[in-house]
Amino acid sequence: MARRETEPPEQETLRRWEREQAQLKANVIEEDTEEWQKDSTFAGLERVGGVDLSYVKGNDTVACASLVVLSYPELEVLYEDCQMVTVSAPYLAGYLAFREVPFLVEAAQRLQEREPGLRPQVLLVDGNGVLHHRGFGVACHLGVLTDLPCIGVAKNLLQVDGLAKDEQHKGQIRDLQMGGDVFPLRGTSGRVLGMALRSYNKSTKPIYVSVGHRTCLESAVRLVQSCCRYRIPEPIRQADIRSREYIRTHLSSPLGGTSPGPGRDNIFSTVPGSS
DNA sequence: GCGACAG
DNA sequence: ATCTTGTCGC
Repeated sequence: MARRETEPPEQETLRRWEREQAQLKANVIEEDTEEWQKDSTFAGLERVGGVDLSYVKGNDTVACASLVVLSYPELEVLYEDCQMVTVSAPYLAGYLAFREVPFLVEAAQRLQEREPGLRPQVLLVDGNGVLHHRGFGVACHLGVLTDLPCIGVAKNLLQVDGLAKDEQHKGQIRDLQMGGDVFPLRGTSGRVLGMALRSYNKSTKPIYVSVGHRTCLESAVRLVQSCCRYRIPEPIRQADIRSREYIRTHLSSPLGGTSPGPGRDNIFSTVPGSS
């Protein structure tokens, strides 16, 4: 029988992961490196990517990794890749990248082989960038490994460096009047680790944007906001929707069990039309 | 014992 | 992450 639970990591594994994070962290660039980032309208930006993993209920190891590429500024899906994967690392706050990044790197490699012309100019990642225990979240990790500009977008605040969901924080959230309003997340260290963003008018709960790689916080926030039709920026939202739908249609056994039927365990498609 | 815990 | 349907509003 296949393992349905990931093994708890040994202390030695954690130390190794921390060393790896520290090593890769030296390569992070927290500044704009692309021309389009410097333009107030992002002229020259045509493709924005989004990545996400959805998990099969009741099974800690089977998931669907998805990478989508959307046109900008239209936000139409140009490319979609869904791949069933078996994760080996457990979820641990602070070490999310070791659970998800390997499959996202593979997805990026498949894109490069199949449709190099659709390579995204920036990638929105589900999770944090430098807003992290050791300043190296999943968005930084993926950014360094792919050398793509990456932005971290978290749905919940990771409470590091003194940041907390205290009354002060709640008050700042209440003060966000409309879509586009933000407030900085300044840690005890004095450093601004990210921005809380009211992503659109109808949502009261903000999203947390932080630098992943090859971008500054200001342009990262500006780009994320320009990608929001709903609370979650469209590239990540599409990756999420498609990975969940992929699981639903591929493992729809009545009792929630995993029944790998005879079918493709991967799809990728390119949407014709806009070029 | 209590709180924290990106996905 | 996932557990989960209908319901209120535009």
